[in-house]
Formats: sequence, C-alpha cells, structure tokens
Amino acid sequence: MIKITFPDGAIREYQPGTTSLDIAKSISEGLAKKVLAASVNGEVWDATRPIYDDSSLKLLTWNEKEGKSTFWHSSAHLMAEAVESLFPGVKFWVGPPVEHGFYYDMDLGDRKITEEDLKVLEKKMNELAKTNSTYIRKEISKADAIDFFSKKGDEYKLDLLLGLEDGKITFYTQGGFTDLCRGPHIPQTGLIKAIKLTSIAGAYWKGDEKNKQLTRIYGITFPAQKELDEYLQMLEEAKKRDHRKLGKELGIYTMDDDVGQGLIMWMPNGTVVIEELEKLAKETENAAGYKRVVTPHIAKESMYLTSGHLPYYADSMYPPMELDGEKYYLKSMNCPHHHKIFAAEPKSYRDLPYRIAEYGTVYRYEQSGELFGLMRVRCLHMNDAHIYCTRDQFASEFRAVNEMYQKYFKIFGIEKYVMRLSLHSPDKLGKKYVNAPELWKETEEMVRQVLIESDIPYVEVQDEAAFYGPKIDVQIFSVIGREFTLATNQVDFSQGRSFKLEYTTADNQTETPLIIHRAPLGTHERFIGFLLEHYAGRFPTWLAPLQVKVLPISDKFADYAQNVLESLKKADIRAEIDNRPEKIGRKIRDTEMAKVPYMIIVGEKEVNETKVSVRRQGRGDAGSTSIEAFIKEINEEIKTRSGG
RNA sequence: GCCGUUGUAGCUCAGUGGUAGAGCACUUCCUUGGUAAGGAAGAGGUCGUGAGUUCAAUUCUCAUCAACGGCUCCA
Repeated sequence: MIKITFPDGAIREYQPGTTSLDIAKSISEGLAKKVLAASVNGEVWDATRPIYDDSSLKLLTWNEKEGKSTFWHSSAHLMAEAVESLFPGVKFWVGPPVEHGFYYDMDLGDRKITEEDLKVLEKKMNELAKTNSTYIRKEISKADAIDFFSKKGDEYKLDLLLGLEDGKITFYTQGGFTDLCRGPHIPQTGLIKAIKLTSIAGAYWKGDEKNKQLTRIYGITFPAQKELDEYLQMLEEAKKRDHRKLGKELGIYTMDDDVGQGLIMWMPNGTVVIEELEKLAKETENAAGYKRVVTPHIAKESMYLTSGHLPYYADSMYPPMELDGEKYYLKSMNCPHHHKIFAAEPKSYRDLPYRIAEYGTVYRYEQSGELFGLMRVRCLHMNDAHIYCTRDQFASEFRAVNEMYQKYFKIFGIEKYVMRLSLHSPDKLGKKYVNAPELWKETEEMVRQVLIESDIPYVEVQDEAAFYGPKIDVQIFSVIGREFTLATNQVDFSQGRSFKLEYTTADNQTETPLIIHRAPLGTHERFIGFLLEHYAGRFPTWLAPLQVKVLPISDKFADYAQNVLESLKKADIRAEIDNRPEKIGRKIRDTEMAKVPYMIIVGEKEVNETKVSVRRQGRGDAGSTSIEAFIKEINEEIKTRSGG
C-alpha cells in the first residue's frame, strides 16, 4: 500500500498504481466528475496517471489555476484534432494555454483560414468533445518520436524534438490525434462543454520576425455553457470601458488621418485633465526639491551621438531633417537636453542632488502595427525629470522617487500593478546595453537593495533594462489585458560619462554624477488612457472636465439657475447650465451619461428656499443645501483630490 | 514592419452592378415638465482615397491610407 497525503494533512492508504481520479472517486463521485488534473508531490500530473509511491496529492479542478490551464491545454489539442480533420496535412508548432484560453500555432501551407472556418472548427470540436475520448499518455523513445513526425512531414515538431532528451519524451493521443506533448491533460474530451474560437492571427515561428509566419488560432473553452456566456458578457463590459471608446464619448482626444498615425490631439475636455495632472505634478515636484526647465523639441545629430541614443535607437526616432548641412532630430527623450542644462554651469557637491523636471514632448517613430489608442503613440508628453547625485546620495534619492510613486498611486487608487526590476542581459553587453559589466552589477544591486529596504514587492526580469542602466518599471494592464509600463524609475551610470558631466567634490576632485531618470506619471497619453479605464470614464471631481451641471426644472427658473452658475464659476468650479426646453428627467439622463460628477437641480422649491438640490452621478439624489455649503464641500473634495 | 479583419451620416449599424437607409445625436416648433429618454417636423453622406473593368461602380479587381485583433518591437 502507498500513503497519500492530502492538503489538509490527512493520510490515506491506497493500492500502488492507483490514479488521482480513482482517489477522487473514493471520496465522492461528484468530485471525481470535476477533477481535471492533480498536483502530485508538487508536480501537475494527469488525473489518470498511476501513482506508485507515497505522495502528497492535491486534486485540481476548474477552481484551481493549474486546473484551468490543463483544461485549456487539452482544448488546444482538441482544436488541433479538429483542424487536422478539416485541413489534412497541416503542420503544428506549439499550442499552450494562456491567461484566457489557449492558442495553437500551425502551418497551413498555401491555405488560408477565415472567420467562417472558425465556426466550422467550433462545430467539429463540439462533435469531437461529445465522443468523450480519453487523453492517453505514452512514453516514447526519441527515435520513435522522430520516426513518427518524419512520416508526418512535420518539420516543426522535429525541430522541437531536437531539444528534448531521450527517455523524457511523451505523446498524448485523444481520438485520432496524436501530439508530442509533455502534458498533463484532462481525463476526457467530454469535460469540454463550451467552445469559442476567438481570433486568427499571424505569429512568427519561435517569435522571431526573421522566421516564417505561422497561423495562430486563439480560443477559449469552459466546463459549462453558462461560464462561456459570462465570459463573453465580461468582454462586452470591458469594451465599454476601453479608453478608446470612452475617450471619444467624453471628448477627451481625437486623431486624424491628415495629422498622422499615433498623433493625439487633445480636445478641451482632455486638456482639462492634462492641466490638472500637471498641477499635481508641479506641486509634488516642487515640494520634493525639483526645479522646472523647458527645452526644445529638436536637437542636432551630434548630441544623440554623444548620448549614445543613436546607435541604439535610430530606428525608433523620426528621420532627421537637414538644415544648413546639419542633421536635426526630433527628440525621442529629454535626457540629453537636461544633461546640457546640468553642464551649463559648473557644479560642486553642494549643488547635488540636482533635480530638474519638465513635462517634455518627445516623438518616437513606433512601428505602425504597435500603435494603440492613447497607450502607444508617436508624440508623447513625459512627466520627466532627471536627478544628478553622488553615489552616497543615490539610495535615498532613488527611494524618494519610489515613495513619490506610492503617493501618486494612493491619490488615484491604483492598486493593481506590478513593480518590475528590469535587469540587463550579460550576453548583450555592447549591443543592447552599454558595455560596463561592473557598473551593471553594482547599480543593479543598489536598486535591488532600495526595493528590499523599502519593503516594496517586485519581480525581477532579465533583459528589460535601458541601455544605460537598470530600472524599475510599474506595469499595468489595459481593460483588454494588454500590459504597459505606466511609470519608470531608471538608473543611468553611462550618460554622465558620455556627456562629461562632473562636479567638484569636497576634497576638490572631479566626479561624474549618477543620474536617475524618472517618470512616475509616465506620459499624459498613457496615464490618461489608463485613468479612463481605471475610472470607467467617471473621473473624480478634481479631474473631471466638467464638475457641475446646473439643471433648471423649467425656464421659469433660468435666472436663479444662472445665479447659481455664476457663484460656482466665481469659486473656480467647472460648471455649465442646461437650458434646453427638456424635462428634468431627460436633462438628468444626459448628464448622467456624460459622467459629470455633480448635478444641481433648481425649481420652485429651491427658489423659494434659496437652496440647491444636489445629485451625485451614479448615486442619485443627495438632498438639498445652500449654494455656499455646496461650494464649500465640493471645493474641499477638489482640494484634497479625494474620490474616484 | 509582418499575418488577418474592417472602412457607408457625429455615433452604432443595415443595404445594393442602375448615383443610399434605420435608431440615437443635431436643428426648429409645440410641450413648462421634480431626479435616467415628452411630441412633431427638418437638416445631414460624391459609401476612406486613387486607378482599372463596365453603357453604368458605394457594390467587382488592383493599389494606397487608416482603424481593429495578434506577432515582432517598446529608451
């Protein structure tokens, strides 16, 4: 007998060779029907795989992350089976589960797959699922595996096999489909009850754009139709808060073919948001000892040769314009200009840390396929600043920047983000990264220590650093699940030397300062895109383009309403009046839809009592009060930047 | 940049080888109404752009631009 230890610590004995599924059945039939896989000694196994030794066991169902991914992985195989039956001769690459569903990459030769085909494939998958075939695991020798795929003529699987060790190769078969796969898989196809193939895309083989592009089909499946319906419903909801949709509805920004791709024009409402953000940044930076600067949008080639940007980033800069025999580039970063400001006057250690900030406009020639609403654009306004400091000052300066992030995030109620410590990749020194191995090591450790000391949770990622040093990126996700860097805090040990920046030390030596590049609010474009989705378009009052709408019940009360409006404007509150000859219900509806935080309703009652009735967007009637009291209250809310 | 999809009124979308339609929004008039849509009338588009096929193109073909879904990229 073997001993099986359950998550709650209970130990039970079973015959050797029993499966997780058998064990589940011994507990309850209901549970057995839900088991998708099992974690055996911490390793995810097929629920149908026999266990021969004493083990710890956790049964995995749809409620567990690993259960879902196993389910989707098996769904990818089911899809491949359907594809193979419809498109004989198709060659497969890989088909993993992803965060929401799965995909499979394949080479269809000259054939093209269409949206119509997806429907046919879904139908076929449903048929195959109903046959309730079991997923059968088989260990196979490398030679036999190579033989199998040679006969099939699948060079992609053969390529995969090259990297695998003999003796550790497994095949999985369900129905008429056999695939090279390490598994695990769910017990039978019948568990897959709801199927939706979501999109067709191209994907480079092995993710390299020099390679052939394969066809990728994305899909998602569920153990019940209800869950698929809920998922589709959720997608609809997400679409409603897509910043591109809200940005248009709320008059935040626009783009135009005649202006160019990725070039945002901020409309009056968007400009209010920008100005409020800048006000916040200026207050915050002023309090933190930053000075403000303003620099031009272009610079000569020589500066970007000095900075080292050109060799690394020429492709993503707009091509230069030639003037008087000189090449001028649109700036794609503000740092070189700021370095020139640092260098304009001699510095001593007494001047450090020297902090200069600018909402700098930069232009980046992003690949056309990359552009995405406000999140990825070609002209951006950075909440930029550079801190020049000594090595001793570095940790406290870097920590102060991180604290500034936290302060901002608290104001905006930003909770869902990932702090990413982005490190270099040693094999790319001299190519993607400045060739200074010692400095990389040293500064990466400095940054890591600051994070650890500040007790900030973070993840470390290789090969994501800037060319001039390691950085901390704050990663956020758009409503449709795309990941973006919202804010960044970077170390630069390179440009100080390139620009020959120096300061005089206390013992009259010259030193090169360390530089911190930071942008806690990222860019206006990305930050406002993020905020639109974060608030679902309902900006807190301090950011709202229009803060109060005055709604007279009828035009008999227009004069009184006008007086209310004047009082609000005098108090610097962004307010408008709705004088249309519409019923109050209609005016309220339109204002609710425009997501204006406050409505003031005035009619006979208010005129008689010299009061105003207040309604909060999304929350309904808030009672009546004097106009003075209302102004005091809303001003307090605006001043403290609360809400949201 | 690559693969795929799409492009008709301000918005959402229907439609046709014989020079276009709906709902909402908009304008005007009537209604003076108390917390999420009052009624009527009207105006608005050379069907993304350019070329080709055709007696005739918004519809078919090609090119081009842009948007969208991915891939690659992202200082």
